[in-house]
Amino acid sequence: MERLAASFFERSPVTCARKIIGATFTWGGCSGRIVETEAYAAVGDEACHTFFRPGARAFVDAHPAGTAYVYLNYGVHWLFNILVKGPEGAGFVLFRALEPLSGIGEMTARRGKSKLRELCSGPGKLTRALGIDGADHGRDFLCGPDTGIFAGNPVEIVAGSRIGISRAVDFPWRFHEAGNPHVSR
DNA sequence: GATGCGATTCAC
DNA sequence: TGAATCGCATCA
Repeated sequence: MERLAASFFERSPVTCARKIIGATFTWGGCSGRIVETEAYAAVGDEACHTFFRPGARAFVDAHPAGTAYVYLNYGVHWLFNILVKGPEGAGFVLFRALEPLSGIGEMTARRGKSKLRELCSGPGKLTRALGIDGADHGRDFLCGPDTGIFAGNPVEIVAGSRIGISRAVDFPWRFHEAGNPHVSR
């Protein structure tokens, strides 16, 4: 499989979020197909952290495309994004669901669930399954012996409204693979 | 310093 | 349907 380089993330967040569906995410001995994502734009998107958090804007300025943006929400769940940055603008791609491929044993142990469909079918679930937390904030997730994102075959993609947000609700910036049972509810 | 809120999940 | 529970921003 072909490893995605930083240049893949030097496009608009929406383009990246759509095109990364079907790719394989590898991390710490576990891997999964990316089946659901959302795009957040650093400018003009009221749902993006950069809109109301100076710290998020500073993060965008300080890091290159492909850097992990990990944060805790509701004081409970870590959410995993990849920084997108290029001539068309900056933003984030939120990973919302994976189809587990390898490291299933580790994932089931960390999740405390045995059903494949319950391991990574949500943004908080997949970070728990993969063992991603605040320590990984600011990391480079594209390069590494045990880390990377690898291109997959083209798949049929469905676009819809983003989930769980209160602003810019109508942006059709959530993408998922048509018919895949591993997407979030 | 205190308060309010959020890109969620799971149990009651 | 509500509780869990933390970081950040805002205000005093």
